[in-house]
Amino acid sequence: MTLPGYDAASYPPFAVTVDLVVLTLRGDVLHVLLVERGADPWRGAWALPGGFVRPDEGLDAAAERELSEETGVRDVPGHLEQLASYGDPDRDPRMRVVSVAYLALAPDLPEPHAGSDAARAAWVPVAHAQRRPLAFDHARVLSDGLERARAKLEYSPLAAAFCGPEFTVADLRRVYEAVWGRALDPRNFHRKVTGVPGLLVDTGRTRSEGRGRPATLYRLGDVTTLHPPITRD
Amino acid sequence: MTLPGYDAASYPPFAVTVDLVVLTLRGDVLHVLLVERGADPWRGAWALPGGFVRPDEGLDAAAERELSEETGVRDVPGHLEQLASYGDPDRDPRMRVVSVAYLALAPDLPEPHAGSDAARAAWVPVAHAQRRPLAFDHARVLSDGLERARAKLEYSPLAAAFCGPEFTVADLRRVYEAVWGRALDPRNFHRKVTGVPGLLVDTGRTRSEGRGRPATLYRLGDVTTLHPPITRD
DNA sequence: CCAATAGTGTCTCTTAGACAGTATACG
DNA sequence: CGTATACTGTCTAAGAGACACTATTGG
Repeated sequence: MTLPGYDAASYPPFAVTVDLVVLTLRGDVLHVLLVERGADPWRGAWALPGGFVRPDEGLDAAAERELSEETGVRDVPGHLEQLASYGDPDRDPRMRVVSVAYLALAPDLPEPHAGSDAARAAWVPVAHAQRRPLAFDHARVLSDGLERARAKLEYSPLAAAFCGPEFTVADLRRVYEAVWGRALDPRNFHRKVTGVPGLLVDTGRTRSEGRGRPATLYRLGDVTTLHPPITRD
Repeated sequence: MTLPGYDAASYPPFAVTVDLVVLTLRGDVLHVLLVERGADPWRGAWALPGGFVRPDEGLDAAAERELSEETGVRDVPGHLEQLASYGDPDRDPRMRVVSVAYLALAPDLPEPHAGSDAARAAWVPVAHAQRRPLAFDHARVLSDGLERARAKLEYSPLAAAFCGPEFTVADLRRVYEAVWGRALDPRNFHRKVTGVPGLLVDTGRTRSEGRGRPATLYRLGDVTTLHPPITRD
């Protein structure tokens, strides 16, 4: 970055926003949080939640704040990471906006309440969301977020972000199945996931789903990378 | 993104820049393009090249323009992709700056010439660059860029971006060795890389390095993902 | 008992790494 | 000839997918 004699007045200002791809699992179906826009442009269209970065706030902090505001949950559990930035000159007709998109993965959360600027907010099944026209370039952002999530399940312990602090192997498998959109062999999955050193910590307790043998409850270990990975192919 | 009644005057303006991690191979050693800052802040410190995004220019276009300007080469061959964005409120003491970092991989390029705003510009061995204090948060950006490059060599045909349009298997291997920082078995590498369907297109010609059997010259095929991958472990 | 889910064992196929061996150049 | 590099073959170990089998619950 060079910044020689930068004259702020010589450039029109940029607005910087954060947009969120918030994914969760509801009834074994992958959902994304969308808001219905209450103002132009794109009034009435569905959009990813987001908002302006405040003057004294870092990008990650802005994303955390928006996540909390839009879900209505303080200290949202799960995972939050930067996805990419989108800054086509004409992506917003009003002014030059650069949006820094974030990907959030969370366990099942309560129904969202619409914010001041949104007509509605709702958890929408991802397959459904991808068939709607979304505001701005949000269809692209959503695609990028989904692809990131799918890829990272292979080599990171991110699937656990969709679960509570304690979970069973079957819980984890349902996450993989929902995100990847295909069934996995429960037996091979069990062997693979329990075979990753450091991934799962046995709590010593079990949980019964009503029918069948109760499953061991695990907590997430402290690994950051899965060796060997859980592959998609 | 919500943008209710946005009053541009109610927020101080953000500046948006692109910063570049430009990697190349020079004599089998991985180098990064750095500039010596000619103005405060960080006058005299080394920094990643970059500059302001212009009002009517997209982020990718700004990165391409800066890459061309800073290397002194029109239509730089190789690969350019967005890396991440960095926007801590105090990363630049003069004003609020959000930097969108890009990763560029290029074949060996001529010595750069300092721009108007930089005292010097030079290709610096990566190991050396990582030991220097870099301006702003550029040490972090450089690390992130290197890690991205290392990871993407595993499953993408990106190594060819470091080579010319035609290259030998040994050329490719030297890229992997330089980026990963470790020696690879030439025989196993050869079998692996020629075994990826669609990756290499035999030109029918060979190139002799002076000693030893001449190597087959290949062009890059049209695959985007390596199946199976070239793993690091 | 049966049905359902949890978890283990076993087989086959593919791939990774080690490394012997062959091919073709230069001096 | 030797040496250096390109390329191929072969062995072994480990992981992936298919799927039989055992374990433990509720009804």
